[in-house]
Amino acid sequence: MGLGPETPQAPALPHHGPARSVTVQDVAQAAGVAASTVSRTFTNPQRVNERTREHVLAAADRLGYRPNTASRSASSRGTGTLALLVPDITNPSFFGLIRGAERQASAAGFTLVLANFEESPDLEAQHVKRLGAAVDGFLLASSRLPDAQIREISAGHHFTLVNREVEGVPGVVVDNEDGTRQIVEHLASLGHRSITYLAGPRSSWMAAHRWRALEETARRLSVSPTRLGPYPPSVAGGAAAADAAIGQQATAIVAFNDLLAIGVLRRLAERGLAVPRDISVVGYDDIFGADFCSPPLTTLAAPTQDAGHAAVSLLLGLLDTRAPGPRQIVLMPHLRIRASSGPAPT
Amino acid sequence: MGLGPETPQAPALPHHGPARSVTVQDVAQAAGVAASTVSRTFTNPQRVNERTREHVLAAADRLGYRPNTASRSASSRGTGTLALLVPDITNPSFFGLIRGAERQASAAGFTLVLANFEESPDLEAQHVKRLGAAVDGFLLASSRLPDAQIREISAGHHFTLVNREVEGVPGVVVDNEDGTRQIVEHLASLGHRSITYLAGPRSSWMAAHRWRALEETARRLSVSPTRLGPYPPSVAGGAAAADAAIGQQATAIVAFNDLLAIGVLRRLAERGLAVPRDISVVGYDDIFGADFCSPPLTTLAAPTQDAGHAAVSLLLGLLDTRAPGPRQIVLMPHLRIRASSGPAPT
DNA sequence: CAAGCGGTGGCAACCGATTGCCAGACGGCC
DNA sequence: GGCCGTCTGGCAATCGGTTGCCACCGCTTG
Repeated sequence: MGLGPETPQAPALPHHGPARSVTVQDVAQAAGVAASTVSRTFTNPQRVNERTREHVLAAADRLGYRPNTASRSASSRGTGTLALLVPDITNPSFFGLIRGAERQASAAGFTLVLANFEESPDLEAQHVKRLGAAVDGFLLASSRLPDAQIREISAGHHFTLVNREVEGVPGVVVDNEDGTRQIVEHLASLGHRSITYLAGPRSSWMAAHRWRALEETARRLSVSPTRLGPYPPSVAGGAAAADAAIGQQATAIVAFNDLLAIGVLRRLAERGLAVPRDISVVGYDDIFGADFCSPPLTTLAAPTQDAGHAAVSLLLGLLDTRAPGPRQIVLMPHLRIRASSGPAPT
Repeated sequence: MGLGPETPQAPALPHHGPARSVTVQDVAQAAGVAASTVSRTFTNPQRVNERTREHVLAAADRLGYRPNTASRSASSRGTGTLALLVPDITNPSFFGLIRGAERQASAAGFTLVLANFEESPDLEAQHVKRLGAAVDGFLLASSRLPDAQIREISAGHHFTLVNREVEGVPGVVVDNEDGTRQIVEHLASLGHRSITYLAGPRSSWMAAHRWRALEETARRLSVSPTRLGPYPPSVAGGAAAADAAIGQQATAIVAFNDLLAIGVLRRLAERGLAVPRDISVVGYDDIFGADFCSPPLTTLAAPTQDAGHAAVSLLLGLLDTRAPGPRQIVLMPHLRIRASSGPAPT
């Protein structure tokens, strides 16, 4: 990363040093007041005299005091914060989910924070561990964790899954089987006799599901399915995927998601193939950009905003009482037909 | 929001509700042992007899006990967490920043969380307040807060600004003056004698800066600048903006950002205007999608990933010592010329 | 039979804050 | 001067768990 010389080095700082951290007590002593006064200075400033407050703040600053959240939420109840973990925050397919979750969280008086685990199960687990103390509950979207580990986490934290089903854990999913059926029927009715599927990450539960559903529906409609991949679910991953599909003389491509599909479109254009005349392309998610790439992409749209909404509701329900309401919610997708899919070449 | 009937209602829950959760005490009582035994059952299983342990686990299970992570880590110091606040998480122009910040945070052993304030100063302030307790420091990107409030916050928290300059507060900015100069020179050299600027949000510091720089450079090069707006910095906002620009018989449009520019491109196409033959369009940020919209967008690209990297480094420096290293970092942008800008119509 | 010993589980003191309640100070008013 | 109300800050309880220390138990050993 070509950084200019003016960029400071990351200080190699062990933030769990043995040095005992500064507590309200320390500040109180330094300022010559009681611990409760220090506490109030931060949480309820108008409750303490301005002169005292300034004095306390000065002492706190001098000592480098910072309140310890964990203990804070020990005495008050909860932090009023929920965390939404996503594999890739820059993947527009999560935007709807994020927005829906945010709205609902905010409506209930909670703050939603997001964390990114870059498709890495390890990072995902680490985030849960790190944030566990700071938030009241988790939303895990497209988790890359194995079932066993999810159950394990479920013992220690409140959380809800999105795009993933695990027995006994509340979650919201989109009906991929049905959506895939819509895609395959669409292509079949356009005369395509074979479909090339470009697979997503191996650890993705959804990726596996989509392929299984596609294979099944295709066979039922006498269309022959082929699977290529896995490919990284990104625009960049599309180039190699497109080349592989061309090598197979594919007439219809179904990409694991829209990012990959857009990457494929670009590569096909580079290689001089016309879409949809020579080849049809369909994606999943209906992301930002799917309607203004060229040609606009046929893709499976899911009510992701509703999913976010529902997932937060579920989570809040968990937090509130132990009444086990409806635990698994299934939402229905629908195919948005645009210009990237057309009749099979003759 | 058309939610299916299977979606649970948001529990109207005051998250300080009376719903006391199950504690070790409860479990202990149910199992007929002491609280400490319950605690040990979970944290140090081999320390308790197997029969007792099973007994306790059964009781815990029956009551639905889940250990409270917050109090558990009451003794841990610092949260090892940084928060990055952005006005709109779905705006791809922040992706580079997010990625850069994440990398650097992770390299230093910190977890980065993101929060969205939807262009709202109130929400931004509220987030700072709510999260203030849960994180070790803040990165404020494109803050919508007035200078005074930023200074105020700076007294209570460690933080770094991005895309914003406030005296005495560390920050990372892109040189908008220089970037704008590049845009204007580009258009001027293509023969454009007037430039229509589509303004961004009024509360945006950057929006104001960009306009000022554009106005200044334009006059210097004898190009006449016009300003329209403000418009919401989104694709949807582009339609009205485009219509207004057409009304002005503009030949060159500079949009506050790429989202707006893409919206403008779409509207121009709808209205039958050819880009760049009839009209040129330039944006800012070089976001995801700017290279595959049609036509591909000429836009000002900034080293946003470096910005994220630098901002986190700055923040970590703040956390570590009070040694005031370099506090303000300026990064240089460069114009990425694509197909949306061309010679002025004759 | 007494001393020794490992294995269990309880008591109570924390962890680092928050908060209800109360007492002293201060000023205004009759 | 006495009474009263408002501010302000301290005491101590509390949040939910963890953990050091000790008592007790049943058994082996000398």
